[in-house]
Amino acid sequence: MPENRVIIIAGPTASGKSALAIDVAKAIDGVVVNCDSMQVYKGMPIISACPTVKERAEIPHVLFEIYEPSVNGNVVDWLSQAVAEIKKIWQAGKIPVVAGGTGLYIDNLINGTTPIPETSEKVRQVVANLLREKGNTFVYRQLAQVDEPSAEKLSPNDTTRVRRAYEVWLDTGIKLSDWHKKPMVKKLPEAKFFIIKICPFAEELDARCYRRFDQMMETGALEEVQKLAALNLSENLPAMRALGVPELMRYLKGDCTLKQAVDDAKLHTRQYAKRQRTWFKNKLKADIELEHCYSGDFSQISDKILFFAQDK
RNA sequence: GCUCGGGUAGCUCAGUCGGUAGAGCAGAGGACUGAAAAUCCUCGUGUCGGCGGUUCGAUCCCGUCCCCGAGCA
Repeated sequence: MPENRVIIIAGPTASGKSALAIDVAKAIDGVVVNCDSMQVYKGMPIISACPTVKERAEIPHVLFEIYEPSVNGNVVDWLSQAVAEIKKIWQAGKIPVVAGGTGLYIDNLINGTTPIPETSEKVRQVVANLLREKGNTFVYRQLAQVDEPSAEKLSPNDTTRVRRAYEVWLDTGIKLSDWHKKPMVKKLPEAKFFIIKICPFAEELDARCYRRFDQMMETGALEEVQKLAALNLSENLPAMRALGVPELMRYLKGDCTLKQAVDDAKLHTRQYAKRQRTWFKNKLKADIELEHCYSGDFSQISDKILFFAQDK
């Protein structure tokens, strides 16, 4: 078995990635590697739609539930762990099956990252305070003075990116826009990727999103969110912003009815799926594109996958 | 039955001292290089409840009718 193969399974939420990943892994002696920015957190397997314990017992799964929900995960940390896992899987003579809906993570795995050093906690605090006390427009103007090209590309309202760009300037003394001119560094230059993309139509996917959220509720999503709420974590933490968490927390606090919370969560899931569809449609070229959600029909793609896995 | 509110975009509502109207949400599309299930950008003609009247001109004023809500009987 060639030791440089990576299979990637990408697609919007609820499109059947996890099930497909398991079927692929079974067929080629693979290990499922999580590529979802929420399934990395502990304590929320239901609401984040992690593979079940039973599924994980059947086939090896890695990088699921690896962080405490109090932690701020990020692409770079995920990437370094993913790279380490992939190398281990190769060494064991198996093939990694990277499955998940976080486009940015997949993009960084395939195309590499710009080698910007990690910004210091101090600088991040400074910018956070600035944002809080003086507002986003102020920080945007500061950014425009030191890194015009970045500012030009961004909306002053895009606080996430304005903050990042300003942090990088403060910390490294080099403009983010200049960093981006440097070549990307691939963490797995030897890897050969085989990309399977699920791109279902909105109507089909929406129905699955709604049904899946109902199933989450039936299998204990509310209790899970209640436990998360008891941790009293900042609502700005990624885990606390996972789809369904803020909505159900509002209900638990008595701010809305359960139906309202569920309807909101379903709506937000659907909107998220739309953003994913846009990303995958426009940014990810695939070897196989499935037009419908995956529901167990592995035979139609098994030949290509087996060929990729065994090809020298 | 009477009185008072209200009937404006798919929803919640602004507004027009009379010159045919605009926000939020929803919806559609898009962006995305260290929070990405995040964050952001673009897109708004609808018999302004029906019918009459006044007026050069009414969604706005007047009359009437129909609906919804509150109160009084």
